[in-house]
Amino acid sequence: MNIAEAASLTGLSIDTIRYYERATMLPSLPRDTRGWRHFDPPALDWLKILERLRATGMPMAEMRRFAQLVFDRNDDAQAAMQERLEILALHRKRLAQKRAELAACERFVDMKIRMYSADLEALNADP
Amino acid sequence: MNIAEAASLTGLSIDTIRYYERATMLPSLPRDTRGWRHFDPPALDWLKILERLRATGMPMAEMRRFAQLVFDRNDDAQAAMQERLEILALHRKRLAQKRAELAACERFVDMKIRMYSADLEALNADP
DNA sequence: CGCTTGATCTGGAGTTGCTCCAGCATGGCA
DNA sequence: TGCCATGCTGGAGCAACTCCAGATCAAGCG
Repeated sequence: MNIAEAASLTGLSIDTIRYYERATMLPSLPRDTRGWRHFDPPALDWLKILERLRATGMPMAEMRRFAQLVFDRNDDAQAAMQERLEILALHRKRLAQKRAELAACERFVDMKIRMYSADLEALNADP
Repeated sequence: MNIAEAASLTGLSIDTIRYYERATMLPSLPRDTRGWRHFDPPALDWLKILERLRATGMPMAEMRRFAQLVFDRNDDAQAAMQERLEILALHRKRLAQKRAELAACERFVDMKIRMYSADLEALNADP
């Protein structure tokens, strides 16, 4: 699978995928004779995971560290697993916080929309 | 009220507030004899609104336009109100989308945490 | 009264996380 | 054989901050 297909299947842009590779956030991608990257299903799955994490605000440094823990040979497997868990637990906290922010903002926007709609109707009635 | 207090009460940083003023996203802020900005309660409320909108992903260009519609004298009041409503409606759509993304990511992270926890226990049991 | 301290000011450089672009290589098709 | 689509790289550009140097100024201290 080429990069265009990988991009369209993951929701990441071609440039973002290349950028993530440079930033060592991807497993090593084999190249064909032309130098084109080849994406296999596991690589695609990893891209989907990254897309999800970045869309919900995980900083790149954390994603990079997470990738390291997943793909590099870590001499202390237990510590590596522990750290992966910590990163995800931290992100879960972020998600809960974001959800609260989102809910508050949704209420606020809905209220404003009702207010503005009323104002607009008043303007219409008495221009 | 000075800028430090405004920052701590709104959750924005001092630099961000100054940046927003330069970017014409704030009502005109009066200065004292030293040139220090003075924040009154309405200005503070506006900052809180901006904080909410940016925290939930409204782009700056949109926030700027929204500020224009709120603070500038618009010769067609009805059209201005209409556009404010459009901006908020667009943002509400974004919020719904973000909420869905967030929920999906939360499920994913929870699943991964359960998986990793099991893996870690296995490592502990049989090191 | 002079001096230091602390908060703010401005203009500009640096950072993150992309996004776009120029210039080049390659393989498939007419 | 020439053309076109697709990919590659290195580097510039952009959004939205964030940080910094150097200056100003009121206030408090001795």
